[in-house]
Amino acid sequence: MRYGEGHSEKTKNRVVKIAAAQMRKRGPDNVGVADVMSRAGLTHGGFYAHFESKDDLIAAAIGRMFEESRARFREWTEGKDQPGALRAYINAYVSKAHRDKPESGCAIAALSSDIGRQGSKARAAYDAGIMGLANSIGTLLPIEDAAKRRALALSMLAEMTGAVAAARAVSDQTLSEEILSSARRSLRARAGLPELKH
Amino acid sequence: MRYGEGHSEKTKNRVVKIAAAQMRKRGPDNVGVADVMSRAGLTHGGFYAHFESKDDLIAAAIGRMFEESRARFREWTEGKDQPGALRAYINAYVSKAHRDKPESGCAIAALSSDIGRQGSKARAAYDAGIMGLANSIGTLLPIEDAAKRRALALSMLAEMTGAVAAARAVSDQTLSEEILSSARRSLRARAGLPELKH
DNA sequence: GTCATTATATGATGATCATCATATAAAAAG
DNA sequence: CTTTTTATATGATGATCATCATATAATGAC
Repeated sequence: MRYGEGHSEKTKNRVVKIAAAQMRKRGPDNVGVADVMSRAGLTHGGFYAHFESKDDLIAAAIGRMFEESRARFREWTEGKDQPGALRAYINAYVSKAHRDKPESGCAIAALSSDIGRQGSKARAAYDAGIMGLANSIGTLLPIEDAAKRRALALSMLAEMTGAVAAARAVSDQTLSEEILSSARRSLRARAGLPELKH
Repeated sequence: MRYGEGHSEKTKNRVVKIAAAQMRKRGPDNVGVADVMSRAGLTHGGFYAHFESKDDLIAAAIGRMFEESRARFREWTEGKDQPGALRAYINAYVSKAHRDKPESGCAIAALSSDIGRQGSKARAAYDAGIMGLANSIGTLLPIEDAAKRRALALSMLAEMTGAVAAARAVSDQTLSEEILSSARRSLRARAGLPELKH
C-alpha cells in the first residue's frame, strides 16, 4: 500500500461527513459534488475514485446521518431511567436548538420530503434508519404489547419529525415555537409522562 | 384591451396550477420554468410576462396548493357532524390514496423539508396555509378552551403531515402502511373518536 | 535514489437552468 | 384595412452541474 494505511478511507469518511451536513442543510439536490469536495479540502476530480455516483454519496450520507442519530439518542438518554430518558429525548428532539441546527440534526426532519425523490439506495438507507429510530424509542415506552409499542413509537416519530420540519418551514417565529411546544406537550402525554410542576 | 378579456389571467392560472402539481411531485427546485410552460402548451419565453421570477411562481404555486387543501377539507367534511367530519378528514388525509398522489395532495406533506430553503414569499404563503389548516381542524375538535384546541390541532397536523411524508419516503411498502395505520389510529384516539366495530 | 502504485488535480464535455432581449403573431380599435 | 397593443415565441447568455479522461504528485517498496 502507498499513501499510508487507510488514507483513502479517512478521506472518504471526511467527505461523507461533510455531505451529510450540507445535504441536511440544503437538500441533497442542492449540494454539488464539487462543493462537498472543496469543503473537504479537495478538488472535484477525485470524487469518482471514492464514489460510484452522486447517488452513491447521497446514500452514504444518509447512512451517516442515522449513525449520528443513534449517537444523539445515546447522549440524550444514557444514565437515565426509562421515563427520564423518554422525557429528555422528546424535549431535546422537539426543541428550538434542534430546529435551528438541521445540519447536525435528524435526517427525517431534515429530508422528509426529499427522500421520496431519491434513488433506491438512498431510500433503503432511510428505511433502515427509520426502523432503528422507532425501535430505540420503543425501548423507552412503558407498553407490554410489542405491536402496540411499535405502533406508538412510529406515531410519535411521525409527530416529532413533522413538528420539527414544520417549525423550520414557517417564517413566523411565534407560530414556529407554538408548533414545537404543542408537539412536546402532546408527545409527553402520549408517552405516559406526567407534566412536571415548576 | 386586446387578446380577449382575461386571456392573460387564465393562462397564468393554468401555469400556476401546473406548477403546483409538478412542484409537489418533484420539489420546487427540480421543476424548471421551461418545463412548466411547455406543459401549459407555451414556450419558456413568455414566462416573465406573468411572473417576476421563479420565486414568484413558487409562492403563487404554494398559495394555490392551500386553496386546493381548503377545497379538499370541504369535500371530505361537508354534510357530516363534527365527529364524523373529523374521522373522515383523518382517514382521508392519512391514507394510501393521499400518499400515492402528492401532486394533488397537501403542500405540507409534500414540501415539508423544501420550504425552509425557499424565499420569504414562498414561506409567507406557507405560514398562512398552515394556520388556515390548523384552524379548520380546530373547528372540528370537541374542546372548549381555544388555546388547547389550537395546540391539539397543531399537534395533530404535525403527526398527519409527518406520517404521510414518512410513508412516501420509505421504500418498504409494509413499513409505509404501518406508519399510516399507526398514525390514523393514534389521531382518532387523540381527537376523542371511538374505534368503530366492524 | 528509482520505480510502481495510489490519491488527488486539471481541464473538458454536454446537459440543464433562470433570465433576458428581441421578434412575431393575434386581435381589438380606429 | 391599418394601427396599436398585448401575448407568446425564438434564440442567446452565463451559470451550475455530474461525469469522465488524463495528468501530476505523493509515498512506500526495492
